[in-house]
Order: sequence, then structure tokens, then C-alpha cells
Amino acid sequence: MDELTIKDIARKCGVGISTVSRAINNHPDISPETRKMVMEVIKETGFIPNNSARNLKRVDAKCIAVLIKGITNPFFGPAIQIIEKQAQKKKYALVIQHVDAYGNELEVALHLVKEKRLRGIIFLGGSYQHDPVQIAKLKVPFVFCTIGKVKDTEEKVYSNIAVDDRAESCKMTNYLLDLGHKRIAIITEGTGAESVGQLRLEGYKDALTARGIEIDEKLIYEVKDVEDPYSMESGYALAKKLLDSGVDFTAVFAIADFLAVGACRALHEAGKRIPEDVSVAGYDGLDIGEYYTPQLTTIRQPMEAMAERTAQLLLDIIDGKSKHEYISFPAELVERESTAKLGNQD
Amino acid sequence: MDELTIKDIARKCGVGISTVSRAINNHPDISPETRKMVMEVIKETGFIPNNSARNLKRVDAKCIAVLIKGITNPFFGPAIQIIEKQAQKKKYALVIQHVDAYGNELEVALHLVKEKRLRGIIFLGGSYQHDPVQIAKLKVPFVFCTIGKVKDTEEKVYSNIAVDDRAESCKMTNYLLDLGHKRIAIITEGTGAESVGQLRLEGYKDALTARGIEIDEKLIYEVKDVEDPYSMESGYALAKKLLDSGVDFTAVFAIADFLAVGACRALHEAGKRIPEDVSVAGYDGLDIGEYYTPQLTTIRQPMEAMAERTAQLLLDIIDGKSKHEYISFPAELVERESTAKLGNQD
DNA sequence: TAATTGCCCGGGAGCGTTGCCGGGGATAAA
DNA sequence: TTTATCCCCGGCAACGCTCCCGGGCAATTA
Repeated sequence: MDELTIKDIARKCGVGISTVSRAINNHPDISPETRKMVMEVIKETGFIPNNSARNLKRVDAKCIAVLIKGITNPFFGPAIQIIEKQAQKKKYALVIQHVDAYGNELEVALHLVKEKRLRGIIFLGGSYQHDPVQIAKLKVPFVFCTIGKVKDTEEKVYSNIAVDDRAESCKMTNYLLDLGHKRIAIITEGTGAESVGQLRLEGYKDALTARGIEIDEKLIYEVKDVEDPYSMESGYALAKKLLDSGVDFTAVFAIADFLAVGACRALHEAGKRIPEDVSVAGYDGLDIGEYYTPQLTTIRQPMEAMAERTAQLLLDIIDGKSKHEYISFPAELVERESTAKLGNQD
Repeated sequence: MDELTIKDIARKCGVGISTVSRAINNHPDISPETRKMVMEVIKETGFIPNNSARNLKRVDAKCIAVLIKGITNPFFGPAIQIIEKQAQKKKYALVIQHVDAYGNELEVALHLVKEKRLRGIIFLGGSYQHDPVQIAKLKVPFVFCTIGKVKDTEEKVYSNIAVDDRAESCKMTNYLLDLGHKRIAIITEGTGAESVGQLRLEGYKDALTARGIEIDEKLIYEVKDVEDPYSMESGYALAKKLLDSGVDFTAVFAIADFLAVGACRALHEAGKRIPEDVSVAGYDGLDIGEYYTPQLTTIRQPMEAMAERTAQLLLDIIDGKSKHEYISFPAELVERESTAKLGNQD
């Protein structure tokens, strides 16, 4: 009764082990009646084949993995669901793996590939620069999603699905500049030299520089040394610091909606009205931005579409139906209540 | 070079296969020098033992799983992180598995247990009634977390870590009643007969009945037939329905913070002030409640503590250091800006 | 009738690892 | 010197499954 194997099923059915195997994997070399009989016994005994044993022998185990950096991010829930759906459609199993905040993703991926026999990896979030040599070692296709940069110089050894964070960030900064703001504080994430936050900071600087506005380091606030750099708590803390510093500003660009929400709270507590006294812009396009008061002006990333494309691309590459690609998704600036013209607020 | 095995390492070291195995699993029967030499070769070749093969032979594979129902819930991110940390401490691997919105969790669990060789399962979220016979079939300890009911009648065949949702919901309703509200609308989730939402609805009814207030079905709104029943979108839609119905009410109790946020938005758009015109209460104690404007009155569940306890309990049961338990965690009513005395608002 | 074909089926090797068993060499005890 | 002891080590049988090979039997063809 305890831990029954394919051998037990074979005995119970009075057939050979191979026959049971054939029934399970619906191999053609078996008569319909035998299969039915075997399947019946399997069902009533509740037998489930041991996956380790299967994977040991089989070459074509259909399994892919999603690595997520920072599972706290609400961003990823829906993405995982979408990827899961795509995988199911092609009968792929999905293993979800969380990686720590920094650095070891490739190592984890390597382990995963060796340990299980997976056919491909999706990486959600994280830094945008990767060592092609390391990735090549994996020997399975690797697709990044939501990492904010698309390089297309070298030989493509992995895929990258992303919005152009630098450009979008520049777009948002320009929008604020167009509203007349000149003293724009930015709340960004500075956990790594090649993080998304740095990229968005670059975009911000690009916009200012293009207009000939000098970059004031006193307006730049970076989240550092915290477990979750995209939290409301961090946004709140940094906005408070900004307020306490006494530096002059008329707008705040938070490079994540959560940071923006935290900043709003701090501003609110300091008696600043949004957008009358200060404009606040976010980035991500989370639902919360739509329901928050005031509704957040933000950059909406087409997360669902990106996740779907990511999964499809990976599966296609595995099937040999596609090569690695760098795909840039367009993001949309959605103008809502939290921003307004300087000096002429509604 | 491609797909190297323990045999390759053995050859490269000039030792037997068993010796390599001993080095890997730091078995005592190996000399320190040999171990060091083998480990060196392993490191420089980048060899990683095949997990399927290991699990096939080994009885004591240290692996547990977390099943999560509704990965969209931001609630779970931190919980997973905490569980992961606890598992790591005891050198357990963690597999994360997402299960669909309804029903099949036990089946998925069964597959998981057979396929991998896991030693225990944690279940996050979901309904609170389970078939003990089915669970017993798993043959591995099962611990539920955040399911709102603690039964202690029958033989304990699984563990349950939860707050008493019904009682807490009753507490919140009483709080609103104490503020003078009599016409309290409730936005709840009605996706299943034994769902958390139903339990919280019971608590609401308990409170009203205890005060001799008749339950008005026109004040009860249930989220149904949506993928994510705890979304802001759902809260918004239901609050809108409530407003459109023209029925009289002075408070809204949303049984999830997200629903409350959505409801606030709808109320706001209808020109209702919170809490001056209508009080709104949530449930869960999510961060967003603290940063939302107005800050949400809510029931705060000690999620971190619960998750930690859940992991520890499971691990202890696996080690034979504990038996199954039903543990009820106290929740806290946090009074914030979104609720106020009826007719005497601040 | 004899030979050929094709359908089902069972046997058995092996997947990469672990763990037991037994052996060889060095050291300690007699 | 002989015997016992201990430390390392290699060989080998599993673990539960898949997949290839070959064989039996009925149906088809010569």
C-alpha cells in the first residue's frame, strides 16, 4: 500500500512493466483494451509515477522555470499566472524559484538546470547586464523579462523582453518639465550599479541635460540597503528626508508606483497638497495607481503582454521555432490626478 | 564536457565513484586530502549532481513545498520569504507551487508528494474545510496557514495556523456598531461555500444579530466569478453597485483591504467623503492601508509571525519533535482615519 | 502450406546516484 | 612475527522508470 510503483501496477494487472509504462505515456504499441484496463487500475490505486525516476531516463521532460527576484513585488503575481497558462497550453511543468535580492541568479539557474532537467528559464526582474559566457554555460534558452535595457550589439545568447526604461524615464521627466517643473526630485533605487533604478535615473538625467538644466545631486534620493527597494515604506522615508533637507522642489518622480505612494503619504503629512503644491509621478502602472487618491500619473508597462510574449518566445526557442530576440515593448505615459502645471494648478 | 556526471569526476580524480559521492555528501569514510582534491575538481569543472538520481535513491531528501492559492495576493510574497528563510536554516529545499482559484489543492499536493519526494506541505490561503481522509493519503505533514477557522473536534490529521476570522470580523462589525453605525454594508467574497469570505460574513452577521439588528440582504455584496476576488477592481465595482442601488448606509465593511481601497475610490468618485459621510473598514492589515488616503481602519493579521510559526511547526512535525496543532493567532483592530462616529464626525 | 508482415507484448539494459559490503594497507596489540 | 583493529577506498546492487530489442501470435500473401 505504501509507495507503490509501476511494478506493483504491472503485477496487479498481470502485464509487463513496459506495458504499464506504455499506457501511461500513451505510446502506440499497446492495444486500446489493455490501456484502458491498466489506466483503470492506476486510477483506483491512486498510483502516480515517480518523477525523479522518469526524469532520470527521459530526455524530453517538459519543464521550465521562472526565477523571480523579489517575490514581494506585486508585479510578478499576474505575470506568473500568465506564464503558467502558456506553459500549461504546451504541457510544460513550471517551477517557480525565488532568488535573493542580489547577484546570484545565474548560479541558482545553473543549479536548477542541472538538478532538474529543465528546458528553459524565464527571469523576472533584476539587473539588465549579464555575462554571456555564464549564460551560455546553462545550455538552455534564457529569457529575461522586465529588465530595462535592450542591447543588440553582441551575438544574441539570450532573449530580453523589456520596455526601454531609460527612454521611458526620460519621457516622464520631459512631461514634468513640460508642465513647467524645473526642480524635480527623483526617488530611485540604487541597490546595484546595473539595476533598473539606475537606468531610470539615467533617463531622468538625460531629460534634464537635454534641456540644459544642471543636475542637482541634492534632488536625487536612492533607496539602499533594504530588503525590498520598491516599498511604500522606502518611498515614505526618502520623501521625508527630502522634505527635511529643506531643498526646494515642485515635483517628485518616484521610479516605482509603490515609492510614489509612500512619497505621497509623506507629502500629505507635511501638509503639501498633490498636485497643487507638488506634482508626483510614478512608474510601473500598478493597479494601485488607479485607485489611490490622488490617482497616480505613471508609466504603464504592458506587463500582461510582456509576460505572455516572454513565455511564448521561450517555448518557441525550445521548439527550435525561433531564435533569441531582444524585444522592446512600448510603455504608455498615463496622465492622472497627481501631476499638474506648475503655478497654474487645477 | 556536455552533461558531466559523477563518473567523469571520478575518472578525472583517479578515484572510485563512491569516493566522489562521499566527498559530496561529506560522509566520514574519506580522508581529508582526498575530499579536498575531489572538491577542487568538482568546483573547477562546475559539476552539479543530478537531483533526480539523488532523490531516486535517497530517502531523506530535504524538501518541502508551499502551495499558494491566488498568487496575485500581495499577502503571500513576504510569507514565502519568511518560510524560505526558515527552510534554509534547516537545509530544506523549498518548492513553490501555485494552485488555481478553486478546489484542486489536495490533488496538486498529492502529485507533488509523489513526484518529488517531499517531506511536508504548507498551504497558504484558501478554504478552511478539508477532507481528513484525503489529507491522510498524503502521508506527509500538512500545515495550513491563514485559513480562518480553527476546528478542534476531530483527530488532528493536519495543522492549522490562523486567526479566527469569524470572531475578528465580528469584532470589526461591533466596532462600527459602537461608532453608531446601524446600516453597515459588507463587501465580501462569495466564491465558495467554505471560503474565508463566508466566514467573515458570518462574523458580521453574528455581531448584528447579537445587537438585535435585522440582517438586510440588500447590504450584502459578494464578489463572484472573477479570477481574483480580492482585487481593488472588485471592491470598486461592488461599491458602485451599492451606491447605484440607492439603499441607505453609513458604513462599508470590506473584508479585504484591497476591496476597501476599491470601495473608497468608488465612494470618492460619488462625492462621498470618508469618513465624514461614510466610514470604511478593511481587513488584512496590508501596508497599503497605512499609506492610503485616508488611512484604513483594518484588522491586522500578524502575517510574519504566522508564516514563521507555520514553517517551524511543519519542520518540527517532520522531525518528530511536535504533533499537529491548531493554533489561533490574535489579530488586532487598528483604528485609523477611514472610520468615525456616526453623526459626530471629526 | 509456408513465408511475410504487423501488432502487442515482456525482458532487460541503463539513466546518475547512494549505500552497503568487503578488501587492502597501515598501525597497534599480543 | 602474527593477529586484530581501523581507516579508506572501490565494486556493485539497487532506486523506479523509459526505451530498445526481440519474440509470439494472428492476419495476410505467395
